[in-house]
This record gives sequence, C-alpha cells and structure tokens, in this order.
Amino acid sequence: MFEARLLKASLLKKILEPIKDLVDSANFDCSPVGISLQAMDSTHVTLITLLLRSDGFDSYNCDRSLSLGLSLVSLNKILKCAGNDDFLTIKARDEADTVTFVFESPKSDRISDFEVKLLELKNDQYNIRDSDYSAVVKMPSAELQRICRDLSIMGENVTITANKEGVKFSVSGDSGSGNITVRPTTDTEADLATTIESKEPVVLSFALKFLSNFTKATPLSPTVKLTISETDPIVIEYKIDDIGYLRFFLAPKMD
Amino acid sequence: MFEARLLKASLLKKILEPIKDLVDSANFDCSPVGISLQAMDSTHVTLITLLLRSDGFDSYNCDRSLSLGLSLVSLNKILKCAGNDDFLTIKARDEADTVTFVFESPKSDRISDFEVKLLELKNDQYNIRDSDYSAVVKMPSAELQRICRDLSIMGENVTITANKEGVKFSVSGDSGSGNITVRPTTDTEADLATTIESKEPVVLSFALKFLSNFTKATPLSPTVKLTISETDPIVIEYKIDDIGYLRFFLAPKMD
DNA sequence: GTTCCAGTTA
DNA sequence: TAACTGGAAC
Repeated sequence: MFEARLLKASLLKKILEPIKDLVDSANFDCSPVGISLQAMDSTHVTLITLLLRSDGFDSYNCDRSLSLGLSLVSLNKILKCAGNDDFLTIKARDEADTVTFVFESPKSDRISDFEVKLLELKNDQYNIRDSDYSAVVKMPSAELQRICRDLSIMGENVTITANKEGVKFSVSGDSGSGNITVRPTTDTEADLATTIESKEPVVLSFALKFLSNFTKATPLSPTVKLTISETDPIVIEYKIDDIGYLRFFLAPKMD
Repeated sequence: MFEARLLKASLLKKILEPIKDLVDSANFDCSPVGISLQAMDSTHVTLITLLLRSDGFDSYNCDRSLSLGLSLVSLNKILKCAGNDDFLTIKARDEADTVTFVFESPKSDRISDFEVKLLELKNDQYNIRDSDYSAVVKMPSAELQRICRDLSIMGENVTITANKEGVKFSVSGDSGSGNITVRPTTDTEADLATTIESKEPVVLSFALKFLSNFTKATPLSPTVKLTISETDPIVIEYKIDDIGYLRFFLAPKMD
C-alpha cells in the first residue's frame, strides 16, 4: 500500500507545468525514501529529474517500492480539478493497476477522487554522474525567466559564457544580437543574491526553447541553480521547499 | 563614433509608444546638436518630429553626423528588455551598419546590450514652415487625452473650435453628438494652467484616431501645446523635460 | 486566432 | 482598487 499526503495539491500542479510539455508520460517511482521521477523528452534532448522526499509530505506510507506509470496529460487534467488550496492524497495498492488522487478542500466540504489507469512504461534509469562543474551560478529564478524571454525575441539559441566576473547570455538573429550579463551581487546575505562559483571559464550554447520551458518552474522557487560544465549537460535546478528538487539537464548545441 | 547616454531608458520607451503604431521605421539623425527624427505615417497623413538636444543627455559624443535607420518594431522589442530604471547608452561607430543599445541596471549587476542592424532609409526632410497660427492652446496633456478618449465613443472626427473664450471639441455620430469646452484657467501661475492665445477664431476637423494616438505621449509631459491654423496642419507638441520635444502634425479633414 | 491570466498603471 | 496592456495558453 502506498499513500502520500500533501497539504498543497498546487505543488504538484507547479511541478507538472514545466514538464508536461516536454514529456508525455513517466514513471513516478515511489519508495520509502520518497517519490522520484526521471524522464527524457520525446526528442531525447533534455532529461528531467524530480525528487520529493518522504519527510516533506504531510504523511507518507510506502511498504514496498512501486512505479506509477502515468500519462502526464491525464495527470495534468486531473490536477486542474483540484481547488487552489486543496489537500492531495495519492493512493495506490500494491499490484494495483490504478492510482487514486484524492482532493480535499481545506474545510473538508468538498472531496473529489480520481482513479487513473497506470501505464506500463519501461523504467529507464539514466546514469547521472556528478559532473565536474566549470561554474555554478545561483540567481533569482524570475531573472532567468526574464532573460530567456527577452533573448527569445532575437534568436533561437543562447550562448552562455560564465567566469568569475559574471554570466553572459548571448543571442544573435536576423535583426541583430543581444547580450545580457549578470554579475554576482555584493550583498550576499540577500536571499535573492546572485552568486557564481567558477572553476574555469566556460562557453556553451543551448536551445532557448528548452530553457524557456524550464523556467516555467519559476513558481517553485525564488532562486535557480545552474551547473555548467564543458563536458556535461547544463543542469538547471529548482529547489522545492523542504521536500526536494526539480532538475533539468540540457545538452549543449554543438557548433 | 557616436555615443549618447540617458539616465532613463524609459524615456525612449515613452517616446516610442506614441509613434510605433504610426511609423514602421525611421531615421534617427544624430549630430552634435542632438538626435532628431522626422517621419510620416504610412498613409502620409501625419508627420512626427522629435528632437533630443545633446545637452539633455547624461553624456553625448558625436564627432560626425550620422543617420540611424531603425525598425521601430525591433527597437520597441529591444526596449522591452530594459529594466524600469535602467540607464541607456546608444552607441554607433562611424560607417557601421549597426547600432548598440546598452542597458545598465542602477546597481550595475545587470548589463545588457543589443546590437541592431541599421536600415537604409531614404532621408526625406520635410519642410516645416513656422505656421502663422490662429490659436495656440496650452493645456494639461492628461486632459487632452481624456477628451480624445471620451469623444471617441461617439464618432470618428472631432471639430475643434478655438477663440479667445475657449476651445470646443465637438463630435457627432450615429448615437448623438457631444461637445467638450475648455476655458483658460484664471490662476495662470499654475503649471497645469490652460492658456489660449487667439489671433482669430478658427474651426477645423480632425480624425480622432490620430489625435488619440498622439496622446499616448502624455507620459512625456504634463502639458501639451496645440498650434492651430486655418492654413496649416495642427501641431501637437509635447515638451520633453530639459531635452527637447515630440511634435505631431495632422492635416485637417476637409468637409 | 482567440481567450485567459497576470502584471502594471492610473 | 480598477482598468488596461501584454504575454501565454488553448
């Protein structure tokens, strides 16, 4: 028997938002540790990983690990049926071929439950090695979102140049070119500080389309962490309050 | 080399707002005197002139005059990438076929630059003679904006009747007709005073569509000056704080 | 292309 | 606080 309860159904909504356009269906792997997900988009360009630790749930019971294969389209439809502040309980019986989502309004005057058929998805586990980063940038997530939106007006690819002094996002297109440079903030105590740990300068290009999509995760966290490495995909991480993270891996564009 | 710096990128945003819907592209003529622009709308009904004197800039360097032909659509897109309080530096090298717009956040933790390709536009210079006015009206710009908006609900043309006693804006349409009369204020020392210099009574009609568009310049100045003449287009002038003006010329409708 | 939502401004 | 505008979703 698996049963997990969240006080905010909207959290799952926010998680689905940036991934539903990239991935049709995915396994939610439930274990005593928590719920995790690994999925690649249909074009196999980006990898998405999600972790929701068991201790971050309002209650969490998982006797045996199980994989809940779900259509994200269906899941998203179901989540649209949740009220803004509804509680969410996810239930699955061992060996069952369905999972149940129960929404409760805070005043308990409205309870809905949706039972969804599980999909048999093959469980690809991707080996993610801890990359030897060239630069790690922490910055306000809204700023990254703004940068992606602004640069999108001029072109389809962004070149990220990171060194100790700052991170430069560059785009070029038919009508011209643009660069946005972010420098580390000096008041490091601020929650929204921009910080850069740079081991070595690095220059890489990425498809703005994907980055813009990732930034739909902005509501999950006020800050975002970019881990940039010459040899590995860039990692865009949104911490999720007290419970885990959502990470996006994107391979650079080769010239 | 041309380089001009404004402490408020938003000033250029406000200037673009009323002209971008009238003109697709225009030459920004840069000289030691400042930046000027003359452009007619695509239907050749209105003429727009802009002057930004060099001494109104935070810094201004212009060795040789040059014309920067810009797509106002592109320029407007770029200005959308500026932060609210960003500084703006405009740079162009002599003989270059691009111009660069540099935005700096006040704390300098974010610098963006956009390089735009210049367009080869023919440089029509329009002969604007100082018209022998029948009436010159100075009034609060917000009031003119309100009048144009209000009258637009009833018809497409406004008839302006000006004499020493006041200025009457009249509209008539299928659902009825309306008149708004503005009289000179008696406390002439007020900044927002309405004043009328009238040489002779004058009655002229104009398309409200254009007038309404011009009043998008309202954020540029608390007051607006209307120069009305029986023989020339009406001139709607918005002074721009310490740096210049934006003027709109509109030919009257003939009955 | 149309509608909905959010941010911004008056 | 309300209207408007711009951006995003369907």
